[in-house]
Amino acid sequence: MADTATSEPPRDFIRDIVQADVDAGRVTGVVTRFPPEPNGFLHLGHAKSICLNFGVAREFGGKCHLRFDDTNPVKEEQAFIDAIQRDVKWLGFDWGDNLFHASDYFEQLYAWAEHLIEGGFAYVDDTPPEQMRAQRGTLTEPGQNSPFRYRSVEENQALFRDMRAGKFPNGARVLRAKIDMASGNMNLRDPVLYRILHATHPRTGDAWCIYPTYDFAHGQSDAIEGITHSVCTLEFEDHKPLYDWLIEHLPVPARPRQYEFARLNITYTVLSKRILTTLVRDGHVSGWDDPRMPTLAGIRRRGVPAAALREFVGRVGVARANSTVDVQMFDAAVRDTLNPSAPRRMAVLRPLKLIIENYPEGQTETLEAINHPDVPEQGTRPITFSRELYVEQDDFMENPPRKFYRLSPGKEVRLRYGYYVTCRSVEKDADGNVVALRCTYDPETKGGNAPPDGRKVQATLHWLSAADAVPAEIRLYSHLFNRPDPGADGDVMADLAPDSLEVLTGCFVEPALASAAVGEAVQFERTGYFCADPDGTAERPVFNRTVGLRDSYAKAKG
RNA sequence: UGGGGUGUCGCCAAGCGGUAAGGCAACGGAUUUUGAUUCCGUCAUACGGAGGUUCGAUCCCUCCCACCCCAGCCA
Repeated sequence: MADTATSEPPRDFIRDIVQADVDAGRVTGVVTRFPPEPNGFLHLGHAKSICLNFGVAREFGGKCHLRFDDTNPVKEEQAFIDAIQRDVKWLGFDWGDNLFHASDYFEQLYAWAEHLIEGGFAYVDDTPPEQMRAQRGTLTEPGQNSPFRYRSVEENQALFRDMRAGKFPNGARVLRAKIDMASGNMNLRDPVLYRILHATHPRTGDAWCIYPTYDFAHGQSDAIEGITHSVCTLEFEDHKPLYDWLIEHLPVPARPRQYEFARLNITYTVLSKRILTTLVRDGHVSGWDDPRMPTLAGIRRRGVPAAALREFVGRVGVARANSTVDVQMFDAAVRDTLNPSAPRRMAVLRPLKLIIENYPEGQTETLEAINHPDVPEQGTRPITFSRELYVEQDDFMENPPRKFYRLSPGKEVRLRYGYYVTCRSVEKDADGNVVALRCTYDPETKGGNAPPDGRKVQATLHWLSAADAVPAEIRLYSHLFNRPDPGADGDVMADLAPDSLEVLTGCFVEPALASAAVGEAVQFERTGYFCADPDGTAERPVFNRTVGLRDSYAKAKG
């Protein structure tokens, strides 16, 4: 069987684990979760996690919760909560009624903190942050016990309640788990469970001034929701002993298990929320949805369909080895999903006037263009042919090299769906720039068909009737960073590509494109996949280049 | 000189003791009114290294090397 990667169900070690648990009856139903922190927009890395978590749930007939890990109000915003939901839906996943927030559990979490205190497993520490860091030891030296580690249960209870009551300023005290200051695992050196944060939470408002840390919220939230497989990225592996310790020391309703996979890295791309936030904040891009951004919002605006993202994620796979995927793999997935369905149209990005000397002035005729070469059901559309046309500047060379198949003085080419034309002479301006091509056409080649004498032509060009073409702006995007490993030398911003956005203003497109729906993919023949941008209007549409076509000529040329 | 991970083709990634899937890229060639698509074909005697166990090891053992993560009251 020559099954493709897309037709066979994805297989990876996570799915193997889930399958084994199901087969062994260890779980009765599969429940996963996607737990974003609402402090930024979702990006390609999140797409991998979303596809994994929702994908596993779907494949095993289980469910996947969308849970906001909103434990740090100083960084989180409602706007991000909204954007994240929009993006997950767009990617094609549905959490149904299973929308949760760690903040939904604040009261329960608080009660469990008291439970730990009662059992002598947690204590309130007055040590200032800097000193606590010094006491934590180093990677090779054990830490020191805090002098507050031996407080009585009663004192801890009173202090913790006072913390909740808002009697202390930020940073004055924290609640810590009493584990082992000498552990080789730094996360077990009496980790902080609660800190004082006098901040307004997007959901709980000012109800709280103490907030649980990630470690104290995540595993318990998983337990509360009955998550069976808590899948996260590799950097949380060190946290698993703490995750398990808390689960074991608390009367939680379930026993979730954590599994880790390697996060996604892509060449010429940065997938760090911190850096993406900086790009937006400092105006290096137009916003979170700038088409150059690796955010789902940016990618969507650029014209990439959700299906392409899913395809890409599926091709990348899931494993535990750190890796960096070639960005070309992403482009390939986009082309592969767009090619079978995107309607073909013609657009001239950098126009060059072409005048057909033997075509009657004022005459015009309607030709038929095929909408998709492989999908006849997409039908045809009428296009207007006339004496004055526009062709692409790149399609003409006055002194062409050997392998240049396109137009040059004396050369004949086919105008797609039109006629064969031969370049007879060139018009130049005072500076010697070619401003127009004077050609003749062969009436016997209508529709682009070969003439009776069987003459062959080396190239077929796209074109537009000058009088009918609609002016448009076309935006070409390239990698935001100019090296495959941005930041490898220390300063990521120094690797920002200065020319990642190229705005073409003198472009022309087919009249039909003036009403193209925003975001809907079309292929501009011979140049790439594009989609209308919301910035455009019917009079002056704006198009984004989603991805170019593969170009073996450009490659051979170097 | 701590703890936890990972090392299979240029980039991802299968493989779970029986003699190296697949995708991307690359390179040939066919078809082509997109130098696109499609289509054929080529592309790891080899699995970080060295030993060992075994009839047989990428898969088991030992040692070594390289790289990644951890010293936030971030997640």
